[in-house]
Amino acid sequence: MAKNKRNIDLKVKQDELENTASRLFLSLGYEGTSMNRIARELGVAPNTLYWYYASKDELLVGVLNRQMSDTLARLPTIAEKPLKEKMAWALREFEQSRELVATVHARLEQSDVIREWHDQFHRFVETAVIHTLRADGVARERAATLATVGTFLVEGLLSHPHSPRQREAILQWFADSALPSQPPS
Amino acid sequence: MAKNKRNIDLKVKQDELENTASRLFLSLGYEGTSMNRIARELGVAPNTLYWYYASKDELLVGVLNRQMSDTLARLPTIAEKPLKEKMAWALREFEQSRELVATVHARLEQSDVIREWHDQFHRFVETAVIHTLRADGVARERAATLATVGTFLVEGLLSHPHSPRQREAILQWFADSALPSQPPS
DNA sequence: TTTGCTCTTGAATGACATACAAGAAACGTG
DNA sequence: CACGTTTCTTGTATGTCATTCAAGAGCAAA
Repeated sequence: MAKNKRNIDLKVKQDELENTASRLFLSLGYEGTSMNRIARELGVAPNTLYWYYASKDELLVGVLNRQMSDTLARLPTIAEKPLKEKMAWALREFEQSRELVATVHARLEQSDVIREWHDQFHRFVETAVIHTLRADGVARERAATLATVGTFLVEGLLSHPHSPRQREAILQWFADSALPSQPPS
Repeated sequence: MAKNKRNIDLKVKQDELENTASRLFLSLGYEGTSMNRIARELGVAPNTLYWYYASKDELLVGVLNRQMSDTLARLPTIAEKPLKEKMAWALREFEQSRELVATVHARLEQSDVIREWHDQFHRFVETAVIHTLRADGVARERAATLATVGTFLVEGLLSHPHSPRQREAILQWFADSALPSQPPS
């Protein structure tokens, strides 16, 4: 009863799988989405997924990478904006994935694949943020510290409910403390 | 085959359950610890646990409350220390529970009991930190923002591996930015 | 002794991630 | 075109998990 073969190639099929998985992960959460459910949605047998991904965690990594590259594509949009707006943008960017962020952190200790992805992700973000800060004239050591702090603030805001006023206050305070000589945005 | 009755009362038994659960949660993680395993360790049938707790999440809440009250008992120790040391203390205090912190965040959306505990926890911490800051002469609005930021930094440090130098740098930077007029500790 | 409460249990249930081996379709080579 | 190999898909099974249910055992009060 196997159907399509070489006419659709691997990448295209993975795209399809990851799109569906992504949609379900975002709406039902990672734990709330069973492999069975994803397969049903796709009209395939549950174990078919295991031909493409060794585990549910690997599928999650695929979904995360897809979202990362989407976000990266939108990055140039805010390249020239001030720090505060960059952080607000990142926050908006990851807001839909809020639940997945928590899932990644929770699975760090249980899944090597997830931990590797997470570490790589942080190295990447940290490097990028440090570059930005240094371009604004921040010293190397200080830039590294600020990059970590900025990341923690974004993650904190992502995982805790808060009002727009709180968000605004936190970002403003951070921007002021990080770049005291910067003109207001 | 039922054994002990009125001679040991509810609280004592719950103490025993939570002690064992706590030890296992901390060493194997929440997901890594099955109800079966906890029961085996206690020498009881798995479903016995459900007489004391409606669900695994409620057992986790019991464990969290226990740890919280332990921590609260140690709180006076650092009441008079400067901000930076208070944060370092909190960090040390929660370090063993690192994995549980991540678990709580991941289960927020799936478990009402956990969400309620989490919200209450944050309200409590926030209130306490704001009080401390206000005693140091920080204005109300600013104190609220700083309390949230401080919390996010502690949570960030808890859930991400880092060197002692990084920790020191982050805490120092935060303390300096939060209380610019404070004498060095 | 009977009734009822508190606690414990054995045995199930249904969901889940995943493993295994067999089969169908397409391909590459003769 | 024939045929073995590779790529994909499936039915079926496994073991683990949280949780449920109904039946008790021990104890206390009536």
